[in-house]
Amino acid sequence: MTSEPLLTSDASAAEKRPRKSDGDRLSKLARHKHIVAQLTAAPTLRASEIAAALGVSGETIRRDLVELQEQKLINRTYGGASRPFALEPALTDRKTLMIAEREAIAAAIADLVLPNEVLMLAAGATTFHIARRLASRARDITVITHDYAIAGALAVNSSIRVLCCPGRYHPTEGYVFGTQTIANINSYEANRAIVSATGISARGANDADDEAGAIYGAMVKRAAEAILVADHSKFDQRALTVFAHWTDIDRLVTDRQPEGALATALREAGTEVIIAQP
Amino acid sequence: MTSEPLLTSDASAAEKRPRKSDGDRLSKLARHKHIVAQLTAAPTLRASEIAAALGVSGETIRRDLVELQEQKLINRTYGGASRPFALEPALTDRKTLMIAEREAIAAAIADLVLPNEVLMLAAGATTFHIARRLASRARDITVITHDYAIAGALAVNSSIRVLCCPGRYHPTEGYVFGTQTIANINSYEANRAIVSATGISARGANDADDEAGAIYGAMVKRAAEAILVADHSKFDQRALTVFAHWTDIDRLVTDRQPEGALATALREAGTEVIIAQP
DNA sequence: CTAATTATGTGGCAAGTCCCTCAAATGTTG
DNA sequence: CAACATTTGAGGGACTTGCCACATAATTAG
Repeated sequence: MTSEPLLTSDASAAEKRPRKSDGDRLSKLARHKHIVAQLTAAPTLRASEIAAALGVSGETIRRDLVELQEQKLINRTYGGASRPFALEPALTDRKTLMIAEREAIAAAIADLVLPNEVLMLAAGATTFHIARRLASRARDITVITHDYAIAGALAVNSSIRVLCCPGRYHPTEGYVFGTQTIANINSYEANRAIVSATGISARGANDADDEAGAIYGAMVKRAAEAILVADHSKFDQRALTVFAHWTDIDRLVTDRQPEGALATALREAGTEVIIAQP
Repeated sequence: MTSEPLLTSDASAAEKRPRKSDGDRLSKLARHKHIVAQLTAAPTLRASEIAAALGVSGETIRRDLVELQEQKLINRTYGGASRPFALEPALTDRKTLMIAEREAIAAAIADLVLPNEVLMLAAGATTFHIARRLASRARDITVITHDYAIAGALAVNSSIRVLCCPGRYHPTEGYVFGTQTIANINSYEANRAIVSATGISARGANDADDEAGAIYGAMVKRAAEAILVADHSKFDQRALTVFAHWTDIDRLVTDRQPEGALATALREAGTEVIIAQP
């Protein structure tokens, strides 16, 4: 058992004489990384707070902020820093690419959902748009998700019950994953699962992250109806792990008619293709 | 097929029009809209610049910012405003009150934590500060939490493993709660639980939310050592549910010496009191 | 119409921030 | 070891911000 309070001693005792054995002090690079990282969790920071947290002087932090601003890694404010556009929580590509297509897909999905349904909604760029759309349209539904951005987006509608999965938190993606997540998903029954993918091919839907793929696969198997959303940029893309074959997918919602082997595979598996017009 | 849009909560219908021939200056509402609109284009604004641009005094803009912040339409910074952060509910309140006290408490907690420990960290204003502090100080620890702001703050440190609890997502507070959350907490063993409270009194620690209290109580019972954090504004406050008695709490970390019945109860229960100096 | 309420500006004061310079500590190189 | 560059902290002065009390203008209510 540990019982060494060491109570105050934070920034008062060993401050005057920094010695080389003071392992607590961070290097400049470490401070910079820390500041940038903190900005993914908080919208703004104050220089004085950073200085207190890192145990360095405000002047040092201010100099750090100048450098970070020159590198466009932060946005300076009077008294601190704020997040630059680029570092919005993992929404970088989501906001810039295929917005119209994804919005159209999201609208089509929202039309499918009926009151009192139970949905599983996986992490992803398009599914985040779906969550926003559902938040403004849907009523009295239950959504099971492992993505916290989606949970937050849905929660603005108080008639939506949002159930979050347990698991290990993925720092850059903002969702949980792992065996606990899978087990939790398997404990539910849902009307529909809505999942995205890194790519879709004749073999089925694939993802670049095996942990994410495992979650998508579990959702697909667990729901009465499995819906895959993918804009046309995903056509014939192949990534690490194939998490579902077309026979497991009931509907594909996309923005353009598939062709070639992909179209053949969809037809043979009996997957309904819904084209959402932007 | 259900087409029930009807729920567009965009709230731009009612345009209040004060019967006045406003030819010279903008109304308060117009200023507010201007500020919010500007924030969609720029990440941050400075109050002094807004004041100059709109031809009003800085004090007026500052009052505007206070109102807009209360409506969660902006995020205040020192000297101005930044874009609102929908994913992090109620973060603004946490940053404004008792900062020095909470930072001191957070620093004291960070000194207690050793590498390779397993912590349970509950939702709360002070515990959020603790998470930020741990993210910059701690190494190789595992943290179990039900609060997503805390998860995000911790995740910036890649040596911290963050495990999130399942449960129902609380829209305004940003944490999960419910029977799933409790069951998940009970499935772990932890070295320490760090919980906050709405208030502390001679009877013990209480919370205004019974669901949150149930989680705090479960964490306290589950960990080898239970630590309660509470600044002095919590002294002798009483709220809905008492979730832990002092005999269950091993340490109280606060910023001021308790007095009267509270001090007596702490002494009789053998709870160690750690005073963190701001 | 007058009175009450609200909105806005002004001035003062404490605190915070910025930027500059200088000095000490640290790291690097020959 | 010595010389040099880099990093950091401290101090001071100028400026900015936040907050308060109070006065004034504008709007609403009676």
